[in-house]
Amino acid sequence: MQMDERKRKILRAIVQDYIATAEPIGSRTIARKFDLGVSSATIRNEMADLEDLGLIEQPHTSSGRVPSDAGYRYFVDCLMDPQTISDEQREIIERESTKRIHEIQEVISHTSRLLSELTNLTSLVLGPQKGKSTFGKMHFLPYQPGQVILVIVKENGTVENHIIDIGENLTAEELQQVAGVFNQKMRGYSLGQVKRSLLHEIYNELSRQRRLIDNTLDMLREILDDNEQEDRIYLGGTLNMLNQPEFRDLGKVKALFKVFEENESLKKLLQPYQEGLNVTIGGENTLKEFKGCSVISATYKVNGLTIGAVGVLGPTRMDYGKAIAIVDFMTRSLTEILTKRR
Amino acid sequence: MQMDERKRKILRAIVQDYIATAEPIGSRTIARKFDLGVSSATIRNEMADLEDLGLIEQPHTSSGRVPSDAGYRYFVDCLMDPQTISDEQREIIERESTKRIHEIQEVISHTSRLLSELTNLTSLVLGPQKGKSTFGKMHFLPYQPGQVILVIVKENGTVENHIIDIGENLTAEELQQVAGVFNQKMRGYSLGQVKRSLLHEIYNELSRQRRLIDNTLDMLREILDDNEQEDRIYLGGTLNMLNQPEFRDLGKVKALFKVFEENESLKKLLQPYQEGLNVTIGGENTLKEFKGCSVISATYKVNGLTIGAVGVLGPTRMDYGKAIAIVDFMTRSLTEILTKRR
DNA sequence: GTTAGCACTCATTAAGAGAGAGTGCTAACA
DNA sequence: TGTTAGCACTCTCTCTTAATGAGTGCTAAC
Repeated sequence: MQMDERKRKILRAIVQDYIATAEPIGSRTIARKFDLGVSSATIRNEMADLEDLGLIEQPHTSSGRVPSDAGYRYFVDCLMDPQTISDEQREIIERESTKRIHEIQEVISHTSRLLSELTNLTSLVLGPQKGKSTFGKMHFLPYQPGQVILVIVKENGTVENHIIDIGENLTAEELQQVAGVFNQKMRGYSLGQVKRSLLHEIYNELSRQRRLIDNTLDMLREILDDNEQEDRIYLGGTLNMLNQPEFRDLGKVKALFKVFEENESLKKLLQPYQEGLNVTIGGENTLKEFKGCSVISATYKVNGLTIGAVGVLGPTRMDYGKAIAIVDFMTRSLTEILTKRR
Repeated sequence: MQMDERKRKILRAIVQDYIATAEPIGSRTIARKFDLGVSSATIRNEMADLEDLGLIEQPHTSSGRVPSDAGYRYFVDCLMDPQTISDEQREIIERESTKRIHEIQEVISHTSRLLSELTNLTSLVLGPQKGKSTFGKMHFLPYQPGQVILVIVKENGTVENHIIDIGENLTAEELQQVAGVFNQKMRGYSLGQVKRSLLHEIYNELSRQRRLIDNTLDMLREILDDNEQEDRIYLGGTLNMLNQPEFRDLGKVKALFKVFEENESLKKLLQPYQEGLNVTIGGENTLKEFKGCSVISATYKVNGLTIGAVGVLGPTRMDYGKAIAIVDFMTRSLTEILTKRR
């Protein structure tokens, strides 16, 4: 059996109506709402075919039909009119992005909030991957007696600071000298590489200021460990999920919010992480908690290099056209901001 | 009518049972479960008295009784056995607090997590109040051409960094000189005071490096504005609320989580913010969303100075004894960590 | 003052009836 | 041969009704 033009029209009608109402839709209602020029009986026959093709399904005998995952997939791939974001939305994004924000973490959390507000979905933003970033520079600053602030600047623009014990009191010159050695050896290396080979070398060169070096190295190791594991995902608009009728069940809400607290699981959602825009529908998700959800994600770049991803999460019954348009625009905008910024 | 020993015993029984089961309890059940040496009819009479005293109430005619806010209050003030935390819990807290953590933000978020895990309630932690903290020192560090990193160290130990544009490229010496002026003028002033008087003075003294000064001052003003408004509250274990039978209703969950996103409202919960430990029960809360909740809060100190507060939030039907013991121990432990740390 | 007994109340649960939306199938029609 | 009208049937949802059970307040006896 093949898809013909009429089947496509009917499938589109079903998907659109279900996205709008969240109610299974029957042949009679389609005939009434959409002007397809055929009777409900004809539509009924076509719907039986669509069900055989696996594109729609019945929650139970004698109810209307709802799109299956495959149905949504067909809709997204073949039926959807490409949508652009509204002028109003574009304006909001542009107004927000001209704000003078320098810190990348702020840009990220900003993006996350904006995305969830515009889509009424839950937003996911994966910041610049620390593991992938290269070491830029470090500085020591005096803090308390016996302690210094270690500031680490990475080449992707992030700045971190940590306080470390040094035991003795070193002069500003001595600190600068130590930092100089680190900087000379490490600049431009990815933090992964730093970890593996250089720390030992540096250790040898600076054997005099034992305590400072020890603790700096400890801290670096810690940061590096962090970096490999923890690329925090920024979530926004998690409450929007509660407005979706598919989460009227408290058990589901609980399971969902539980997963929201697990960074690792969230990362998997943004995972299929190829260049450009991805749509993952329902069961295509690897996590069972998200079988009923879809994710629209896209990567963003700095200086031509892909460094992170943003996405929105919602029920499979989401407005794909609108969500895709917004995510797409958002990544472009983000790429632009971050590129200009450096 | 007066409270006598038997009434007290019965009230205690009602509170304890209701805390454990979340079900209204009737006279017969009390007679069966608790060995008070009198029949259910007698208990029934006493319960009528307790209701007249406003200490217990009936959800509806012919159901068991539940404690009223006043009942919990009486229980907390007069009936509760002072409880200490279990050895196991003490050990967990002590083990966690010996971890070498230097940054205060980390200590705070750590505390928050620990607190919610130990109590199975939602934890609230208010970090050192920025507005109250005094300026310690600032540093400029080179970043990109035309930009520097501004590192601000406050005397309460927090470290912040911000990137600012300077337009021209200044040498390390020049930067240091500018920072020197700021440091000399501002050290020891509360950030509130800095805002009001000193910025102008500094501006005059440093009129040469216009761009750098302008942007630093802008940034400082921004930080100061932030400081007055935003003392972020750390929340932990918000999901624990979902396990409480009083939040089986999705509407309530929505309202609750909405408030969780509003920092200002949360602050009000920790507000009655006198020295030491406070118990706020049900309607004593000012926010209507929390009429059914109680808050146990306590302040913590650094060097004898009260700088923040921690608390737990749960349904009025919570285990007050346990919660109070844990919050109390936690603030002591926190005070100790933070004092040692400096 | 305490207790047993009893009529009464109210929430909760289960079962049954009816309505409504929708289906699949058959037969008639263009 | 594709389209349509008609009809019996299915399943959910809602409303009603009845039964159950935990609990109360009151009265009278101990």
